Amino acid sequence: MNVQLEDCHSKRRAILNSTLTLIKDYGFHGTPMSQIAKHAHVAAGTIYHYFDSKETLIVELYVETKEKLAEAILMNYDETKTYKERFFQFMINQYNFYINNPSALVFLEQYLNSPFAKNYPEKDSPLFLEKVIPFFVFGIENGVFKNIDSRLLGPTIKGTLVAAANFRLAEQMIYSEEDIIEVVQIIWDGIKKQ
Amino acid sequence: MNVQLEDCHSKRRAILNSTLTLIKDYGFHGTPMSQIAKHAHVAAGTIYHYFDSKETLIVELYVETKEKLAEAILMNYDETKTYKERFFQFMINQYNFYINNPSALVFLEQYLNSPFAKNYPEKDSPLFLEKVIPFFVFGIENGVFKNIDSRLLGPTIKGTLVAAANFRLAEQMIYSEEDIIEVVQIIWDGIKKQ
Amino acid sequence: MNVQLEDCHSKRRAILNSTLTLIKDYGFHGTPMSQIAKHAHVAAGTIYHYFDSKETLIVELYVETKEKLAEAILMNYDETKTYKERFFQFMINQYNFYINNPSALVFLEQYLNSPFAKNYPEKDSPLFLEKVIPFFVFGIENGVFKNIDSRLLGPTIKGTLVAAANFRLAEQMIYSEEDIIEVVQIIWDGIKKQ
Amino acid sequence: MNVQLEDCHSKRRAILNSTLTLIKDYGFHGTPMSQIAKHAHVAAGTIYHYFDSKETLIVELYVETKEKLAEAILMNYDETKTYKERFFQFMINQYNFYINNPSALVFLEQYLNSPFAKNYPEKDSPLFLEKVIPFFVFGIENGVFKNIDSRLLGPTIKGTLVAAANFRLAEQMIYSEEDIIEVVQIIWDGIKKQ
DNA sequence: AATGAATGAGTCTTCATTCAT
DNA sequence: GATGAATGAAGACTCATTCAT
Repeated sequence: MNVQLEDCHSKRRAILNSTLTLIKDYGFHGTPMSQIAKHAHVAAGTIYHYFDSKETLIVELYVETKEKLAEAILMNYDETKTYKERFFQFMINQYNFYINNPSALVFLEQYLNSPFAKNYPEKDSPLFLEKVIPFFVFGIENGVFKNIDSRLLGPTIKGTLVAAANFRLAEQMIYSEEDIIEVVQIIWDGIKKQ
Repeated sequence: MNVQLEDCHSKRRAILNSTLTLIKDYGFHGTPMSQIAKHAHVAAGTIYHYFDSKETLIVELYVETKEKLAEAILMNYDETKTYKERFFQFMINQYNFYINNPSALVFLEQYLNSPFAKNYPEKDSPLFLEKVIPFFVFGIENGVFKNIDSRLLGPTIKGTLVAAANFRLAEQMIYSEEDIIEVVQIIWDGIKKQ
Repeated sequence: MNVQLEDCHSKRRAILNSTLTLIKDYGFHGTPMSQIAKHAHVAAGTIYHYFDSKETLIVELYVETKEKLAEAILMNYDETKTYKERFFQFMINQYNFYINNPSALVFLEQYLNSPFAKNYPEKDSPLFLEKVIPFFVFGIENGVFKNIDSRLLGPTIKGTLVAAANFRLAEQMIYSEEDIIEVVQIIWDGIKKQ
Repeated sequence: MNVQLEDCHSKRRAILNSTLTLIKDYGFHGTPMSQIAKHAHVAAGTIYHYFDSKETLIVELYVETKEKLAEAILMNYDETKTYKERFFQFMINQYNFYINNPSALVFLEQYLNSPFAKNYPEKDSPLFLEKVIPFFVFGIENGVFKNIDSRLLGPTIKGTLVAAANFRLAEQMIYSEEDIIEVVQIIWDGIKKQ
């Protein structure tokens, strides 16, 4: 059954969720395993049934969170739309994901700026690598964007979106769809050819 | 004597420099005080003559590093130049600072994405707050930029520059002045009015 | 099983006993947690499962030791005896407790003359406060003793008994029941009415 | 000159006074040398011109404080008075010393119940050993007191007086001469022959 | 004599991890 | 699978003491 399937690793999920929540507020090293256990309502030892170590837990949390981000970005993907339209859809989806998952936003940023990212460069979301990145590479290779390296393009785009999401979250206000579009327009104006 | 003056807090400086260097590679909690002491060639206890705690050390390191960034950004400031020219100068200076101080770049990003930044929001570089931020605010208020909130503009600009600097550093190549200008152009195109 | 029950917190007891023994010889700050752990045959970290801190450990040790003193004092309590007879019983019991638990004697005195006693005035043995103190208060209020404040009476009585116990322990001799009674007689003669 | 003489070791006195004051509030191990230095307005290193170590400082402070106690006890000594009268004078003097020097009272009690007293049993006030103790020994040997060991008599007397002094200090009230005499009467009644 | 920066051994405490139940 | 008591290595920090000035 589906329920069965979802439930069969419910403790694993609880652990991951608790880790995400706690790291948002206290950071990696401010979040001891004992606290994760308590927050997830499991015994400390139980965490080690699902994860080899705290390091593993965090890296796996990163991969899964990034995967969810990729899924969100790819929502309502419509090949029939123009590249620009699909670009805007990607951006809006990403923005909305951050707004709806602030813990994920904080965690992802923290992770990417920590030694973890350098120590496990190969650990990343398959969906992101296989679907999201290539979309932008396509844009560059086909002359949609200025002729800049794709590895530069990505952070540029992300930097602005993340900044916007953080800002909106800090203000604790709900913004309209147009606000989001305005931000994406800034990005688009910066990178589009000509 | 000049030497005397420079030396007068040489241990404090050595501690700050060692902290910056080690945090770049190992992160906040991967850098024990004992290691900082060893790297700075001082006794562990000596650190506590200059800083109340590890937390204080890191926060003060942030403020001083940011201050240096502000100084670098403001270099060769020329009121007679156009706003756009000064904007480009700011950007190029900031970019060069990152390229010449990769540890600072990594540290600043790590700090801003850590719980520290949230716990000590008032701890920041006076020079940055009084000179750099107002320059951009001026641009917004005088219709140079799109009408976006200054707190959104800053991260947008920084995000792209940081991404570019990180990318160039990772490649371990030396780029020409034109490469830098190209990046700044992307930013400018995105945020300028019209 | 009884053994099971006694064992159920055997480590906690071992820690308390070791603390008492070591403090007797080396004082509070001459007794590091590591030494307590070693003496109790537990890991250093284990102490922190049972006590929040060294301070807590010492305060709880005080309360429990005082409780045992109170239990000892109240042994063979017989309401049908005269007040004077019960007073002598109390005194003899207390004296014997000190003789049989020299560590407790030294520890209690050290504690009461340390900043601990001032910092945690509310931490004390319930049994002592509810049964022992009221017995002496009764004596005062019913004209058995001179009309002195009960808070003055207690220390007076205790001072003499403690001095006697310390003296006997230092001599390392075994004294007869009459010796004890002689000391109690001194106290009684001093405080009884008339 | 006298002033010269008093002044010539003014720093030594300042250190001793500061130590006494701080230990009263924070205990031996709650009083670091650095704090003593600060309170005495001297450099940390200066303490080591006058005392070999912290341990030495405390032991010397004990001897000097006890010496002052002995001087106070012996004030207005009048050989022509009866033994009982001189006994009462001794007691009242001691009591007054405690009331006027609460720091000394706390310090002396703390010291005597610490490992110091056991580690340096030979370190004590000469005046106390040569004048005060013999006075009480005389009383025992000449049948004034009950036939108890002098080493038991001393603590008995002291215990009551100290308790009374502590009690009065805690109440922060000023008591009349008669109150003091009442306490001494309790002691006297307890130990006098018959 | 006096200073106070510097030292580093030693302390309390935390926390990732293990393992018997 | 699940538990949580127990572990002990490692960390932040303190503080008595020294010594160049």
